[in-house]
Amino acid sequence: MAVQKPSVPKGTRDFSPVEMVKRNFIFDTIKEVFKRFGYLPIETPSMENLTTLMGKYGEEGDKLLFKVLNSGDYLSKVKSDLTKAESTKLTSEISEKGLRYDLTVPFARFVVQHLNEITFPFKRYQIQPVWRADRPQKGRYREFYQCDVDVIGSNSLLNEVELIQIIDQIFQKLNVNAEIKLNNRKILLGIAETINAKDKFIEFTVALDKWDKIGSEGVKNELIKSGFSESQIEDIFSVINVIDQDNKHKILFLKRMLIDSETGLRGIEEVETVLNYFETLPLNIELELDLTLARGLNYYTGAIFEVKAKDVAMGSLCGGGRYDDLTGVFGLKDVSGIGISFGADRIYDVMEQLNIFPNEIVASTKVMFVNFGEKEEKYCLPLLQKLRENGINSEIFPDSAKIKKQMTYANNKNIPFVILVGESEMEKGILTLKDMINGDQSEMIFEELLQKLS
RNA sequence: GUGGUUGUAGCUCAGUUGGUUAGAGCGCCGGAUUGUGGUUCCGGAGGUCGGCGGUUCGAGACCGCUCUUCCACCCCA
Repeated sequence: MAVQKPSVPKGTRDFSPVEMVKRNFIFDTIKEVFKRFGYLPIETPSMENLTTLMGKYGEEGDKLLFKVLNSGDYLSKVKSDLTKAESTKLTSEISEKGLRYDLTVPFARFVVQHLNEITFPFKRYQIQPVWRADRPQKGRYREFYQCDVDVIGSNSLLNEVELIQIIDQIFQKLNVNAEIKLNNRKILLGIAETINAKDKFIEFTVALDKWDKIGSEGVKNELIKSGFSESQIEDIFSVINVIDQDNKHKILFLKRMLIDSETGLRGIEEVETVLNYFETLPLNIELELDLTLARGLNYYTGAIFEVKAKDVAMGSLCGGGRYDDLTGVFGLKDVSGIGISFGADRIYDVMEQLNIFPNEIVASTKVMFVNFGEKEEKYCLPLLQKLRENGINSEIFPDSAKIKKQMTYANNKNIPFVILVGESEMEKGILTLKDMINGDQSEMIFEELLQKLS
């Protein structure tokens, strides 16, 4: 067989040790905050039954699902005429499993399936990869990690408040300058009602969502294409006119505009309640009511969120919202949930671009023993063990290679301290400690070393 | 999925209208310095020019297909 060039599939990546350390820094930070707010972890399989996945993400979403071919002689059970090109029909006959597309739908399935073991409200977090057969671009991968927090079985707006606090804390800890955009699907529904376009709600939200990308003319053209009338468009644009106002003015305006829409008014009230909590709660991150925020996922019914980096052009770093009936399709009615999802890979890309990963995280070893030979090894090993017992990450170079090579190794690995114990040190019962940052070298006994490093 | 774009050493990139043995910087390895890295000096290794096929006396360069990258649309973390 010809030698093949090693490669990974489109949109997937390997992660080097340095990259992993940085990625883990993000995961650990996120996890820490999730736990701080009382969320517990779960995991679900990479694969779900296609029946669980299909139809939850809209028509486009179905196309982006990675489907797993049935095992064995999968063609033998096919009833379709194979001479006809009917991919969609054939797919359902040769594939019954698919890779998960997000963590929210598997979570909904989990909740219904384990109903008897769960106490509500159920607060869970989940950090796992998801797969989408999308065309890759920067910040867009076919395999990427989502970090979800959801609470299901509670209607309280306190959950909305809590998720905003979680977003605030995570981005503060990561030192990423970001802003939260908040909206409410009920408000959007109210607007659609008021302008008599309830039947074109999806078209309306899709067009509106593009506002910051294609501008007013672009949105107008989209709306015309979708069949909106002049007067409807005019009404929609009166909403957009308050785009630069502060949150309070937007709410005032909406209250007047949506006076006849019960749903719309409820949406406004929800938003107002949430924002009011933050009158007295300090928030680091900017929280803006963005009336053009819509989000494509149609299972959202209340609050919707999106987080964007302020210093870097990148898709959203975090998104989510309230869904009133996601468990409905699995047979559990009237259970409301709300959740958000952090895109770890995008957060990584942003932090890498801004070069804001703390330097310390790359150094995992604190001190390295230079290896001088067999006799010295035997002398050092017990000392090494004591360091480790005291929680100090330490290693000894495995070969008695040239000192130069060993020092280079320590230097490249960002190890801040090196210990040299050769014949003369052994005789005197001391160690030579070298500080790799400033090059200083000093002799000391083991107890002093322990004190210095702990 | 539609349209476009990219690929040359481990990394970042040169490479003339198709013409001898494909270059640089950084990194890597070795030496100057046999107990000292990060600075300096000297030397060295490393390439199926993304892959397959074609045109040509001759292809890194031209053509076809394919894979990959990035971009726009779509959608989204």
